[in-house]
Amino acid sequence: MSNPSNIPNATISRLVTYLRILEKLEAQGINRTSSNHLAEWAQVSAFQVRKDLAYFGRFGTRGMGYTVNVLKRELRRILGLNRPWNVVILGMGRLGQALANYPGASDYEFSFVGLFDVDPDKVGTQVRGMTIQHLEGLSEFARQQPVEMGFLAVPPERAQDAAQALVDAGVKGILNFAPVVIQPRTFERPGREPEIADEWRGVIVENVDFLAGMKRLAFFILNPGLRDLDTEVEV
Amino acid sequence: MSNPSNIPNATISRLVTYLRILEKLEAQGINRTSSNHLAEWAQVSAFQVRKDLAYFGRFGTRGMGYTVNVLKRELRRILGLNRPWNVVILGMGRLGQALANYPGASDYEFSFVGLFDVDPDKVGTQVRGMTIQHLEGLSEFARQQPVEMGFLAVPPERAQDAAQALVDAGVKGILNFAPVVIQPRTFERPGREPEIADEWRGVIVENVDFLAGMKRLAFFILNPGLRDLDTEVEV
DNA sequence: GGATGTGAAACACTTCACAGCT
DNA sequence: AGCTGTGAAGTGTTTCACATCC
Repeated sequence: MSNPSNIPNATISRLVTYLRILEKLEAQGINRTSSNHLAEWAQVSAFQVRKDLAYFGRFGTRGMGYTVNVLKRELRRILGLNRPWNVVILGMGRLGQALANYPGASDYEFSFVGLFDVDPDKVGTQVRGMTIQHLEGLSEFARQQPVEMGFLAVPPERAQDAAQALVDAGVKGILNFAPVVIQPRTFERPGREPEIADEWRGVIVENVDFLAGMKRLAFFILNPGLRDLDTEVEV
Repeated sequence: MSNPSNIPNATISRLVTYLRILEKLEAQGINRTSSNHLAEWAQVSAFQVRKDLAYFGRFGTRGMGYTVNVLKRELRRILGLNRPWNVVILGMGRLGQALANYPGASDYEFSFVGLFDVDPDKVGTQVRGMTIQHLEGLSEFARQQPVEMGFLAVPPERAQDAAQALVDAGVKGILNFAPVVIQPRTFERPGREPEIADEWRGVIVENVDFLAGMKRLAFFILNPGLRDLDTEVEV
């Protein structure tokens, strides 16, 4: 099963969690672990841990468990964290600045290579040693170096256009912080189904929406029993 | 089916999205809509929209669709957004400050009633007209007024203790921004299964983890076809 | 006619039980 | 004996088709 074909979405979220745990264990000098151990820290079942890993290969030793070091390396490889990723941030308000400065964000070969905004008061100023550029310069910027990911930290009413700018610049992954559903551009040929525009093919959008998170919390507080104590949800 | 009993988790996330769309439609002066219409904006199927709503009642008129105004009001009620929610923020670094100032965060009857940190340089300073208090004061603070939700914007190594402080103060919903799995306190009676401590019963934790979001993006960019173009995921 | 509401089918994900190594 | 890896069973979610009502 080393060649993934039909992997639950939630498995990927959990792999990220397992990796975080392995890094913590390694930092503590612990070098062996088990599905039970990981399950406890990740708050999932041990079955789940083993199944999740089984989608990608065999990383343990029966009767023994897993070597922290080995499993960590494998998970980094699987998640693609062993190669560099160039990231730009669109929208340098308070949130954009917090993201640019977030400790740990530049680990894992992620690097923020460009910061963009449209506000003339912000363009030209420095954040974390980088100069904020005008959004208009994005496409030229992207021609000079590959940009694989973009963060959308712009106001909601600008999010759709900013997303289009990212995709036009060749960005394949968007982390959207705006409380808006990003729409891929479509076009209709007469008599046919609407088609997704070429530049959007293969583009992934992940939403990070804490307003939505608050609202879900409100619901679950009012309706206890509809959810297990604590769940991993991608907001 | 007006009394919820077994509602998919993802349905709640989508209701939040539908509500956002309805508010936008209302702001545009549009007063009627349909499951098709909502589905398009939310990037889900029309079946899904109708099924999601059906868990809670009947809000439309056959042949006619939905009245924006009515459906909006119903969704607000269902999600519990028609009543006040007192929220505290723990950790007033860049992220905490961005959250406290986020436009739209104080809509919907959510109000930030207290800001807490442990850093002596921060305690006593003002953010958005409020004085940052020391975390030690939280339990006393919570005795003086109800606190239903707490945001965890502290460094990862402090997140577990800060979560415990929130729960000890009676908070029932935690929005966790730290890249850590929060563990409910458990205790073991000899010979029995570990039990969850009383103060954690009914507590909901939602995670908002943009680092995890980045890592998932990396995976999905490297493995296209494992996910449909753009998905709603709780980070 | 047209769009909702909903049981039933299809699909996806998780849990389980146990075979298989060490 | 102990813990992983995995087919199979069980559960949950989405899709579908269509009866229903305005």
